[in-house]
Amino acid sequence: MDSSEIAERIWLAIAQGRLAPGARLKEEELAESFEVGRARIRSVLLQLSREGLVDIIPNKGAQVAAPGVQEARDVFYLRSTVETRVAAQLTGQLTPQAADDLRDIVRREREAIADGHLADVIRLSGLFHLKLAELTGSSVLQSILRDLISRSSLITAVYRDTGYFNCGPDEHDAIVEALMGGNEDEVLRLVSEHIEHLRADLNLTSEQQPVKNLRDIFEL
Amino acid sequence: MDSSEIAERIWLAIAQGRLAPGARLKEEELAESFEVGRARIRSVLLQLSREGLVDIIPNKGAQVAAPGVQEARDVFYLRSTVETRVAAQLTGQLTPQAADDLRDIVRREREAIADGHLADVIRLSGLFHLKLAELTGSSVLQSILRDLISRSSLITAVYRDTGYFNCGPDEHDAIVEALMGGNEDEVLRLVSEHIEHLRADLNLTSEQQPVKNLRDIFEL
DNA sequence: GCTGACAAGAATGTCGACAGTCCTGCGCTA
DNA sequence: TAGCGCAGGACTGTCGACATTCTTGTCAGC
Repeated sequence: MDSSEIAERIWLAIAQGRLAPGARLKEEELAESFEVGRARIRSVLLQLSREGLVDIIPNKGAQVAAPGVQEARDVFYLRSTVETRVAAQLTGQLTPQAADDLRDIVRREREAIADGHLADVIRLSGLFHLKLAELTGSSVLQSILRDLISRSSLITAVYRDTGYFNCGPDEHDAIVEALMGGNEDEVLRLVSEHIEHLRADLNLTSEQQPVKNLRDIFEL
Repeated sequence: MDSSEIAERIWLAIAQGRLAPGARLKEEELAESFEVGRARIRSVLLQLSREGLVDIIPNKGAQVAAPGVQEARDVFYLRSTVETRVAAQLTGQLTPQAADDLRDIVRREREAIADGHLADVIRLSGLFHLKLAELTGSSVLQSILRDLISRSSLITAVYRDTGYFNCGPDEHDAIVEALMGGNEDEVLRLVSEHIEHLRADLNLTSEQQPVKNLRDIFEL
């Protein structure tokens, strides 16, 4: 099995709540589950820790990260500043091809919502934002935003209040059209409001601290 | 040799310009130089890539990152937003112990400047900012800022225009005192100006694209 | 009953070797 | 001579095994 697929499945397990924050991720157990060596698991865990999804404690192992409410607020604050920076650089700079790519992501988002594929919704929403960062060509913005969006996915999975994600695709579409339109003030306003809506959909009033253990979670 | 020491020495080599951007970092060569197995080098390189100091290209290896001028600007823009967030959270919240720790770092900065230890100056300056993030207790802010500061170190090493770092310690001291004073507006102003000064000391007018190769760089 | 040291177990950290992949350069062909 | 294909080499990716470290449970001593 490919490394990226392993990372994907672990991410999925976290996003769907099958792996709760605090759950221990033992290398050997994961290696058995996916029928690969520990080395590959190791690199996957390092990658996930880079994205803030798992915490690695030296000589103690990895566990699913448990973001607190203050961290959740920080993440969305930072996303707002980073993504306005991204949007500012892209305003009026989008090629028709790039715009179509973005619209395609939004279309798939709508499908995922219609089909009730929650994990896909979270992932595609993240992909949209990540694609914007990619289009700037700035590896810094890409790297930082990938980190922030991964954390957002985990936070969304943990603190999600309701099941609706209706504002996502519409606002994404609006952002694409505004970028094409070239009015920077409007773009920045839409982006800020969109991030704010994402944050507002979460229940950040009380800490979530569940702990599950790991076994038979990966149906293989 | 300890993993962190290896990372430290590679960082030092980059910061001092002995390893120029674009230089290839072959695992086996590094493993021989430091007299350790490749596995340890591998994890060190992953860590450095997490901090944006090296780029890892699958099946091709690692090389020292080569930040462009636009990326340099992005880094300082992001630092400004992240660090004002940090400062806002800390205003009036610093314990006397924490303040003393910060002042101690500034003192060591002044020593390093007096002794002409350029790498120490860069590192201690970064440490000051990182310590502030640590004091917030937010792992997100810490993680993002560590990334940004590592990149800043590399950028400073590459784009440094003059040799003077005089504004650093004085402004750091001023920030500590303002944090203790509790006037948030003043704190935010000082932090913004400080980051702006850091950026202004760089020559971000033309790209730097030197390439050196790696051998006999680590005197062992 | 409580504290401390010690030993057993478990999990991570590290190593050496092999497998897989990409690039390079040579040689063949038109 | 220019272009294509192939083989060789170099390097990364992966694996299994061993070393190290941390935790946990037990037991003697007070």
